[in-house]
Amino acid sequence: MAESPLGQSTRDHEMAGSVRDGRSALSVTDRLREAILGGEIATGVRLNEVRLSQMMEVSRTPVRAALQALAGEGLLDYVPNRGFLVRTFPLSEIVDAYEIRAQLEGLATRFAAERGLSEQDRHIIEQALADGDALLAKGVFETGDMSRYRRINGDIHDTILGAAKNRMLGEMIRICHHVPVSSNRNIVAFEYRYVRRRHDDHHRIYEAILAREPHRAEALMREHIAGIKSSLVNSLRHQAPDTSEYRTSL
Amino acid sequence: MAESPLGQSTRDHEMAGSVRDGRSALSVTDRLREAILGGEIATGVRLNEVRLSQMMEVSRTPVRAALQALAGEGLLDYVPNRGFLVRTFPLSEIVDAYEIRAQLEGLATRFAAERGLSEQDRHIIEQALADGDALLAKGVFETGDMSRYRRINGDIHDTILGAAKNRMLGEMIRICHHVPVSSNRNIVAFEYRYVRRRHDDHHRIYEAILAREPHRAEALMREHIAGIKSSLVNSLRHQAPDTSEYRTSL
DNA sequence: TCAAGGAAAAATGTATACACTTTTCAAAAT
DNA sequence: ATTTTGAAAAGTGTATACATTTTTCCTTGA
Repeated sequence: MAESPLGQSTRDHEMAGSVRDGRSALSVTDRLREAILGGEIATGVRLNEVRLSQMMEVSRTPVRAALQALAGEGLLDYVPNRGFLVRTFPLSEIVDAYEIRAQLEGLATRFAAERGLSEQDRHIIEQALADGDALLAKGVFETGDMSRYRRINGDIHDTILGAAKNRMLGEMIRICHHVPVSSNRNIVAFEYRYVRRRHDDHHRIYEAILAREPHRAEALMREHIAGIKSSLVNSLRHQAPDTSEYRTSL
Repeated sequence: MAESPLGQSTRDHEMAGSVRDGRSALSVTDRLREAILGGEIATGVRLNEVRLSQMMEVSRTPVRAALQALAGEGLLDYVPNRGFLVRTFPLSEIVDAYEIRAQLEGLATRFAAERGLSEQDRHIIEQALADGDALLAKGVFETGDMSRYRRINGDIHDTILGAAKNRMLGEMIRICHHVPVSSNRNIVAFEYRYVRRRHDDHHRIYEAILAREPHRAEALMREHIAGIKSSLVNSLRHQAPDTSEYRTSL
């Protein structure tokens, strides 16, 4: 599924004006976003436009455009005459982000149940559910299964979101996913028994949507995400009682 | 897609080109935002960078920065190599925006009830409630009362939102308010009996927050906004059954 | 008459120069 | 030794030139 960050349709392009080494096929904005979300650039860091433009091998102009765009997506902060910083999220905001997601994705699910699923939507979700069933049938989680399930999970959520047919809602949910730990990139509690429960949630949600029960579908999705939040809070309680802010390594 | 010239007529004196005393100089971004939100620039219109820079009497560089930023706020769409358009909101999205607001402001109210109000917060809200009571005591709405109440309403909502202590939530709610009709700028149904009911909602919400009843406070706020949505839908049904998109007139 | 083609005009994308602000850091003053 | 200070360095803000793409519109051909 294509990325459509905040207010803009397909952000930029970059169609190699010259022979570029293969790595830079992505736009400056996309590369920067990846670097931030991937943790290559630590939170709180002040971004130097000159250095960035040298790294990316473009002038400052497209770099500034990218910074503006990413600030709009909520990934960066801007301070006049001092430039852009990678936004830091206090732990409280990370936890709250799950509440926001719960409300928003709950609403999206309600809309999907009201508006109905297309043939193709149903196909994608059923395939994902079946894949998940197969993955879980083994009874354990092996290497690579985690990323496999992440994709299954993404397909289901994205399809429901698409069926909600509301662009603004989609953009807001995407913003939630860009909050460091809130993103399913960094889901910690991917143990078998948790995944099993989540996957069962997906089945129930799908059934509620198919049955055209908006209220029930909404409640199930909210509960689904509340469960994820709960796992996170638990794992935070046991693992890292130290820092009050998310830190990226490197 | 007609390509109408933007600010065609009345843009006579916006800070005549001479010496700008540092204070009155709103940023290019702010001026553009005002123009869009105020309906001076119609939705769907493609923005011409050169023309804008001439209007604002700056070069294209700060204009582009402003466009990037506003796209980030969701007010503009961006199409590579074609520039920025004022985003259009289908009627369905306008109505949905109220649902989103209901969820989000409901959540903010819950947070406020959980986290509590500061002395100053309470003062502001109590003042606003008293002002509203006084305004309504007259039994009718006169000229100017509408904008007066709009301010009262804004104070209450803003204070609750502030007490929620969550930046992302605030940003998302702000985006909702930037959806054309969804904004309280353009609230249609400002008749006396509706305002009376809304104001009573405010009292109840405040009491629930003070009583530290998060769930009830949340429900009340959701219902409050659902009521506003309902008024809007009603007034739309009676007034303008024609267009599928909001048009700025004012 | 209308569609297709293509060159000119206009608009956006990028690079770069320079102005202005912030930051750094070493010398001077206490 | 510590603080102050101020000039150099570094960084951001803006203007502008040029490159590339899109749009316009007039010509040409069926």
